[in-house]
Amino acid sequence: MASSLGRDVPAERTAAVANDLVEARDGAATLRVFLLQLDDHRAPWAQRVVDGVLDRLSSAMSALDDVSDAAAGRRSPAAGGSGSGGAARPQQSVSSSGNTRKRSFVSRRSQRPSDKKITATLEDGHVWRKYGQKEIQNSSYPRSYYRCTHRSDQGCNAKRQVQVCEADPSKFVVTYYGDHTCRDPSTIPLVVPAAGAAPDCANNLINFGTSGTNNNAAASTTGASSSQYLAMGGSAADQLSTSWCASDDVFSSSAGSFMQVDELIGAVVGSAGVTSTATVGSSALDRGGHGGMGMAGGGGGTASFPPSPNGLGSFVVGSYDDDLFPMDP
DNA sequence: AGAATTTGACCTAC
DNA sequence: GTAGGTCAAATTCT
Repeated sequence: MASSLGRDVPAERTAAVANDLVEARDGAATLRVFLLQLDDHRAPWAQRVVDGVLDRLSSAMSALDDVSDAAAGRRSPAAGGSGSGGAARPQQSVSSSGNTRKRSFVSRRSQRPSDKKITATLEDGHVWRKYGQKEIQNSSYPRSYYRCTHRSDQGCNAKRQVQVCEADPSKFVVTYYGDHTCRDPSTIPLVVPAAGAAPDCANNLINFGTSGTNNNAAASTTGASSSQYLAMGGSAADQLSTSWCASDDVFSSSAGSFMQVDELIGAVVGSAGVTSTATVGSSALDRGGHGGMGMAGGGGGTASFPPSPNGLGSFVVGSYDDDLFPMDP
């Protein structure tokens, strides 16, 4: 039902825009919190700019609300952070025929997505391994199946499905299943405690990735539980993807909604006296437009992380010291 | 050589 | 019966 392409598209776009707005707003809010802690004479000005951004975003959202109210009616059921509650029971069925392949199937469709979002980039700070691709009914694009690279060595059960957005083929619809239980030193937000930095500030960090190549916003739900993390792509607008993890939520979005925030970031960066950037734990970019939708490195442009030492609770900075900066100037 | 992707087959939920 | 999700051998890439 409702496969009417022509009419659903606007609704999807609306949802996508709404999604972007929410992300932008939350990002600005996060940024504001950060600014409040900045000890810089330009901070008040920056805060005012952020307030303005928030203002506009709010009004845009309420305006959009009317539209979406009329147009759609349902939202993705996932949203409510359903804890990790009763994961689908692993109803295992051994292939009775069992001569060649023996498999243990985990229940499939009953699994509830833990998060779903539309994003312009597949980068999310985690390393994924693709394990399947499937043509989907009523969809012009195949769906790719990824699982966390650390499934084998750490038993991480996080998965995600990626599909090109019907409404906007330049974006992807990414659906996440399960939580990351892995600890990857390269995907954990880099914290470089400033000499004598207040512990407070250690929970807030900002990392400006270089343009266009990698935006590694670590969103490890285990590693960055309550800290606020903000990672910004560099200058290339196309590739700029912004992700932040505040508490339990991870957002990411494309450049479009962030231009003002981006300018603001520039101001903040300036005030912090930062010029160089560093991104650790790279991931390959999408390899070939649509068909491939590759990411997670691999055959093409590999980005594999070494098996993380067990119990690595802190962050390895090593030689990246020069390229990182403490939050608090 | 090792690691990641591709792809057809297998299996289950609906 | 069909569509969707997963497995694993084959292939590709560094």
